[in-house]
Amino acid sequence: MEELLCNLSPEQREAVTTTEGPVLVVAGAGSGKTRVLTHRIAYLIARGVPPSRILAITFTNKAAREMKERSIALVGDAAREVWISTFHSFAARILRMGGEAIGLPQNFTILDTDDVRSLFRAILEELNLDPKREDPRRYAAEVSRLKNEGTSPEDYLKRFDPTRPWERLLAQIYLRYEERKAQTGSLDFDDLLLRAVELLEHEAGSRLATRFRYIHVDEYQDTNPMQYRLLHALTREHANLFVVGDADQSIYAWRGADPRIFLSFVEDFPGAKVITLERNYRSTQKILDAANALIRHNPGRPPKELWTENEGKEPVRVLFAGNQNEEAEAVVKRIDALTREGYALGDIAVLYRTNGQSRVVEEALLSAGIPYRIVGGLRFYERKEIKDVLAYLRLIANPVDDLSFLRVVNEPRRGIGESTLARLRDFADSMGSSLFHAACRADEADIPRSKAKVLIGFCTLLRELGARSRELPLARFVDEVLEVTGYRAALLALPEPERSSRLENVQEFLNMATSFQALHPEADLPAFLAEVALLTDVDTFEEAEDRVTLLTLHAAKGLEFPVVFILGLEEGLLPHHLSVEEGNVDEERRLLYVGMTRAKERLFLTYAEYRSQYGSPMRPSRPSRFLEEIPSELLVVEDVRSPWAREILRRHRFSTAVADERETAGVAGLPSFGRFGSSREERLGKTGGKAGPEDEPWQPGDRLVHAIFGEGTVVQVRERGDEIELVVAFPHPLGVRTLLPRYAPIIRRKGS
DNA sequence: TATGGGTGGATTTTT
DNA sequence: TCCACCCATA
Repeated sequence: MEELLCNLSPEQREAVTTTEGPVLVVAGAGSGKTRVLTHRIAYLIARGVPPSRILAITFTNKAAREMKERSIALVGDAAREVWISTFHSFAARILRMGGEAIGLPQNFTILDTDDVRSLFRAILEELNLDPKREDPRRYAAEVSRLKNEGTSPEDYLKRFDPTRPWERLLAQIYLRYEERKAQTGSLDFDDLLLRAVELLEHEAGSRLATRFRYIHVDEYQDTNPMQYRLLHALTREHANLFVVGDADQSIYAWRGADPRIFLSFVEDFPGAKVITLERNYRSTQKILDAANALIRHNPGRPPKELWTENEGKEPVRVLFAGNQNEEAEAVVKRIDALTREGYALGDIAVLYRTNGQSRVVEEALLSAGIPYRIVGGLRFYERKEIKDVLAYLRLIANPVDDLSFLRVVNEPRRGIGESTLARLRDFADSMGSSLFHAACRADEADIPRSKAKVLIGFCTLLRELGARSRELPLARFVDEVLEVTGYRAALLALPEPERSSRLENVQEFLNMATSFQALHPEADLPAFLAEVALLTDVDTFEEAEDRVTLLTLHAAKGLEFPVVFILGLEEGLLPHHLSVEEGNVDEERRLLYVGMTRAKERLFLTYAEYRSQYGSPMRPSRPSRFLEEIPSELLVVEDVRSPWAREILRRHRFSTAVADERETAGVAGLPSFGRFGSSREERLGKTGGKAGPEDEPWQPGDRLVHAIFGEGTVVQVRERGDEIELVVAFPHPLGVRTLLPRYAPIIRRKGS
């Protein structure tokens, strides 16, 4: 026991040993909260608490896995019996155990975001609405909001305002959506929580509901109201609720996390003990100073200052690039230098606000031959081939899952097209059965004989597979599905780039099945499917590989890296303009704070003077307000702009103070960029090829330099309305581009 | 019913 | 720039 506690700080120790009653640990970034959680679990077990009565909720499956491993390392195999999972996995698990009590099938399908979208789409079509004009996602979001605030379709039907057509429609759609899910035995993410609460309330006092005597929640600041209700349902008979969180790291308000839940813990759970951890064991003081300075700008937060004894040598650096390509190149150059200093590629992370920003970085890394891996973007299970395989498995486990049926009935091609499916749909409706069962009796339907034969064949095939699923080990079974359905053969027939990549992904899926089985030997197909449905990309991320990691700021939560680059510190990007419009700048600030506090030794922030979103047009941007909020003496600015970019900048009359005075450093120079794009008129008036002493009309043959493309020759001058367009030839591989001299970042070459 | 090309459209963050 | 979806065509 002493051994367990001896390398904890006094505050950590107190958190670990306060086992009874509600406890709130306000844990700053890097203050060892995972350590506290694992030690507490170990401590409880050492004190004789049965592991199966301990529950720990984490934010990601990966965090759960890590916590489990670390607990096992501390107390041995007993920790295997502890329940450690995310809210959603926990909910799925208890629903599979006891869902019958509230009328759920044991083999329910879990719908992911994509499934939900297509379901809403289908409903809109049924109601003869154009899914193009009525964005299905909007309804999905709205319905999700209603569900999270606990409004059932029936509630809403009573409550909505019938004079508002939109609400009327929403009520109708919501109802239908719930019906369709009930019919197809499926649950969406919200349902998992909702139904779990229902189950626990229904079964109040039962073994399930009273099973957990010690409950832990990590990242409590990102808890949403339904998760909160779930916690209440679990703590009816005791208040041993131990939560860890940091209001400064709350970055999921947009997804329904309610910051008040965190802030009012002490009132919600009377007698709660509050322990604050401010000592940081991760970053250098230089990094913490910058992060502290930034977050101090958030109003209404309880003051908290991270500190460490690790002073650190390297300052936080700001790389100031001409455009996003230069930004990416500067990052790659740094990475190269860092590896020569002895850093491994796996030590380095590149963080950004939006997934789209990864592309330029990828290209730069690729051409420098530096291996990388992307977390997020297209998640593993969102890939087509994985979804296909999953749909087969889901349909086998749950034949009434029409969505999965539709996905695979003609994948690979079986000649079942739109019109056959419409007839099948009618037939199913007339019998009130699922598509699958209708397909099994397709010969009785108004369907051409040849098609009916195919459908019945498909049905027989899946039934046989259903029987096999109970005989074969999981991975072998998945393999058989691929074989028997002809899916693998179809992949093999694909043209080359797709062929190998898809086969690789399918192979990876098989590996996942194998390792899942090794971990849970008793698990059946539904258990595996539940696991996979709740897996995210971060969960499959392994540090072991020596590659640079690319990920969004959101995905970086809970991770740490010796070296961190954060890209695009520009107004409109970080803070993102949509958040600014909604008045959520504080959350963006927290997002950056989270990113900065991931860094252990080195932190780079980058800013590009011009950025193009989706190819066209290059737009100037202002440095993020966040850069100005960090005192200049805490930052060293380095100008990494190309000579072109600098020259253009000078022409555009923007200060080059930063460039010339980088020895004295500081962001002091940056605010002078404030007028950059500050008003449209100003930009139009003062920038572009029209202004300047050589304000003569453009002519073919003129030479110019473009901030991104470099030197080019004007081949044609066109007028379009009152706008002048230049057709400019750039060297291979850029080719001919059309530019608007009024906006394009170009300058004319002398002597043209 | 399958395929290809063209078009229009959209791009924050994700359990 | 890329992607999803639509439509015309085989």
